[in-house]
Amino acid sequence: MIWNNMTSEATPNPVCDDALVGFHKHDHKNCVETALTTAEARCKQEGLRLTPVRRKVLEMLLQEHRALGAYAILDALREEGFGSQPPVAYRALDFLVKNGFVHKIERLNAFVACSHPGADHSPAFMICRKCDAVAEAQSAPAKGILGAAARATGFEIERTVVEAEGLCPSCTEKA
Amino acid sequence: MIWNNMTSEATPNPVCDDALVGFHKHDHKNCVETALTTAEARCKQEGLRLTPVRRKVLEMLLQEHRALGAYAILDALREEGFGSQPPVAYRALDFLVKNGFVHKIERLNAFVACSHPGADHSPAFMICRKCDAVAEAQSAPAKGILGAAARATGFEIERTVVEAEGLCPSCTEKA
DNA sequence: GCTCGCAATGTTATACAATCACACTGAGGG
DNA sequence: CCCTCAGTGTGATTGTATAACATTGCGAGC
Repeated sequence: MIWNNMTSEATPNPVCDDALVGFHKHDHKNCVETALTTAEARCKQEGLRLTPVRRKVLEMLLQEHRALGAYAILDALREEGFGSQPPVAYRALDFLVKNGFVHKIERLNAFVACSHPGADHSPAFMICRKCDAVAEAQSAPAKGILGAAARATGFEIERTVVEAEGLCPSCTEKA
Repeated sequence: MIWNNMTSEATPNPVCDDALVGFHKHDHKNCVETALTTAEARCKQEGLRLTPVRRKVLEMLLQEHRALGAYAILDALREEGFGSQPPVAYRALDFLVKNGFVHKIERLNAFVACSHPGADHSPAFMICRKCDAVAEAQSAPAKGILGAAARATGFEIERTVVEAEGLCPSCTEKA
């Protein structure tokens, strides 16, 4: 039911290695811990401060393994005794997004933990319109027709949002 | 080919100023009227109802020639004597988006008139992070690496959001 | 004509998303 | 020791979007 990490050949080093996590069991606890440890190491290495709030938000997103809205995150922070006003969540999310630990899904106004942290990548997402599952893949939009258009006109691409909406395998079956 | 319009938020009263557009001069009044006529024709042909509210919203987006937020549109509707509550604007926008007259820019939570109405296309956008100008181009995301990932996992792509963020030529020069 | 059904509109209220402004704290660095 | 500054806590506000329900207007069919 939870179809949260639809990995594929196109996604080489995902946090949760098992394909189609939602369909099969996997050692989720372990995958969360690994990701957290990795994040801590990277922060230490790069002089970033993975403070309690930030760590908690990252942990939650890894744990849930799906896209969460800012206010869902905020609710959880409140229950953990952190500040309960929107800026608390947004500041943590800003940090995590800026440093590549988390991605924002523009289409859902929601956030999801990165599946290939550390890798320098421009992510693409597949979003199921029925169950809201989100899977991360890679993209190379600047190489296609869009890149050609940008070069032709002098537009400098810095970042791209690529989000595909459709039906996940699980929801396709049901239909 | 692609760079149909690069409009700028800095133009409160849009006259298709080619200093700002920079790439493509055109007769804006004429282009608005043509687009409206075309839209009306298409609606008639397909049995769609381009009602006064919907027509007004489309006209406004064509006129402004840039991305507008829902509430900016709502304000304008109010001044024209239409209903002034959010659903009025959102319903009209839903209709226009669903039928391809208008696109939503997810990154900006804003709406822009389609540059190639009628054409069956999956649009891509270039958004200047400095002046919020938006240009529409074509994309073919399902053909690249993302399409491969989708096929590999059984994901059925129905729609794609492709939005590039960066600097438009005009803002690049200034920097 | 009537009324049933249906699409569109109007309206109230509310949920969710994001930012502003300002105060406070606590860990370095001079 | 004091200062700075990043991070955090808090209240308030603005912007975006939808739920729920009442109303209107119009065509299909009796």
